[in-house]
Amino acid sequence: MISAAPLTELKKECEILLREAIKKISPETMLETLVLEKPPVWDFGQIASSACFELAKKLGEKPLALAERVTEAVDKSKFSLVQNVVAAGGGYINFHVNFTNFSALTIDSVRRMDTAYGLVKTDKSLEVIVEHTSVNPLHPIHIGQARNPMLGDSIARLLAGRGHSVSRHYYVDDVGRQTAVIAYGYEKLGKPRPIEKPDHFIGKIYTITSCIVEINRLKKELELAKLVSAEEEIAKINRELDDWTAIAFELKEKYPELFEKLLQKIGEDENPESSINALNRAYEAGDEKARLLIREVSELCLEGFKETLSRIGVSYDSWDWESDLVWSGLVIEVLQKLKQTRYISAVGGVLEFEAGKVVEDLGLREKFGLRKDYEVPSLTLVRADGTTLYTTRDIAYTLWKFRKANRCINVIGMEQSLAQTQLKIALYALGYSEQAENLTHFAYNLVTLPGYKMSSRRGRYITLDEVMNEAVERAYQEVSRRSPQLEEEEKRKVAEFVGIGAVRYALVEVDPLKPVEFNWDRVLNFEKNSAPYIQYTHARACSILRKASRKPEKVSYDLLKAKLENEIVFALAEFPEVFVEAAEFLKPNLIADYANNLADKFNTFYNAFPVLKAEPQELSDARLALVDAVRTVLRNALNLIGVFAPEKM
RNA sequence: GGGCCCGUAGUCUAGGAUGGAUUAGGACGCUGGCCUGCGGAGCCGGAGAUCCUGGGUUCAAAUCCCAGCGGGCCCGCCA
Repeated sequence: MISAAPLTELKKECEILLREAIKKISPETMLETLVLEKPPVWDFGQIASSACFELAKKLGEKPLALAERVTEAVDKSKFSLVQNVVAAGGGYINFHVNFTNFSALTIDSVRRMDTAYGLVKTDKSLEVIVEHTSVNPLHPIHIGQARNPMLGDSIARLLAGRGHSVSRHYYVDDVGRQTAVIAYGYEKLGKPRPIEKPDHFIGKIYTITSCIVEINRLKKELELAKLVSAEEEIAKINRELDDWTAIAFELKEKYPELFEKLLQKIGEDENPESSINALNRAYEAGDEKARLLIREVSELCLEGFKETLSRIGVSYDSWDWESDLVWSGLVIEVLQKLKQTRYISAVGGVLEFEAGKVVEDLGLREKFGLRKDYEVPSLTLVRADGTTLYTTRDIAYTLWKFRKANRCINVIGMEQSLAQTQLKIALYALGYSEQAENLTHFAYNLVTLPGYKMSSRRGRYITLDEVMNEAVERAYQEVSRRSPQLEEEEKRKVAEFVGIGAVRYALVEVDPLKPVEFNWDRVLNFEKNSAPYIQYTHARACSILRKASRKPEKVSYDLLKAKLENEIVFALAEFPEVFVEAAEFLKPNLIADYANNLADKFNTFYNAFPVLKAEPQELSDARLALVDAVRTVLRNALNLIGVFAPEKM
């Protein structure tokens, strides 16, 4: 017999036993839901029910006395996966597992189902779009943004494993002032071919250009302010100017040639600010020259992203260009529809969406968990010059996505919570309440650097590439030290998946809502509670199986008597339930945590018991089967968080 | 001013939706052991915690509610 979820099988048996026993004692009592949990201590049993606490209230009896009567009423002839039932504590009913049967069920299930084990299928398969990463094509992906692809990709893997039809989308944000800035600088340089990784090259041009333009703009503003404004205003501009001047010095030091050239070329422009704005307008209008230029720059940067992302094992099914939404008329269409609602106000060409009013009219306060007096701020949809804003286009994009999917998950930092809420409110205002309900903003907290804030505009960031390179380099040193016998090429290969695995694990392991302060120790961890530790454990298990050079044929599961062996079996049986929870609640960190725990248990086992040399062979074979099952589950778990499970390292 | 998120040993972190048998689980660091077994990226042990504070709900609160404190983020014709 095999089962896709052995633990669920066990719980079912416990539930039937319990319900029948309760019925015997008190035929009238109906318990709708029966929660079965895991006792805090292994020796109490493996499954527990607190039903008697509730029941005791109804029957006016002491919980423990009731629990004792219930356990006596249990029909022991129906035991299959259960060994024993006892009343304990203040009134708990504890089930002890029959491990001869449960080990057989669990280990056989894992080994027979292999790559499918744990990935319990949903009965409501949906078309799901997971949009993640979507870093603007202006500069390399930095470590502050790197949490996004790790989480997004893991979520996509979880949902696909759950049986949903998942599509991974990257939203290319090529519309807006920032893209115009980089394109402007790129053109001023004469559209140079990058002599390095293209996104790094683009990043430099972007930072320098935006710095020069900013200083230029502030200087003009200062002139003006001196004529008309108060001293306070002038001081403020001066402070900003000082700030940018400092950055200019930094950049000039770091990239003297590029800086000089841009300074000179931009200096020839009477009014860079207005050139940039003109470029932005032209692009939105679909002007041929603007299109060619901005697409070229963006593609160049994306080329770099793709290299980075494929190195960490992240790929996409669709690259959605924001500009396409504008040019196809979809954005205008949505704007028209919004204008027909009662929630738009127009002041001198500027269009505002009155989200607060929608909340009141449609009674959405509770749905969004808003406090009683809090008024959701209005959202500007269209600038005075007629160009649209980011969230406006995102509304159109969301509706576009819902043509292809019935659930959309946006992996976006929590600093955009308000915008995402406004977007959702807009969907309600347009009558797309179903879509609004099926739209999830998967928010995660920021990664900060100790001491200062990362700023891509200011060019202050640590890139994901740097982090990966450093991790792989460190991994290489570790490999050389620990496995000197390996060939050079082999060492490089191992260093790559160990280093990358470490980075992925480190970023997916922590609860996404918690803020993370970046430090190298976090991602360069090769010891316990890290991907390398789990990878090592997997390789160790593989090594035993390799050395055995036989399949476990004469298996006697009743010989797996040690508590540790039972604990491992139980942990294997839990995997499907952990997976379901992780997939339903979008918590990839549960998988990371689970894999680490299983690895811990396995290493303890490894140290305590021989496998190959165990006697008799029935025991050896049973342990071999256990090792094989652990190997399988570790691999399946690692796959879900995008970490490679090596057979050797 | 208003809103959102976070606050657990020196450091990092689990648990929190569904309050219970908890004595708050783990890692790093510190510290004492284990190289004759199948990979030491390992194993076993020790010390180390006002679960931010104060109220409330409850027979029972790290968990739920309220107020406050600390850190971060947002409230833009930026994205």
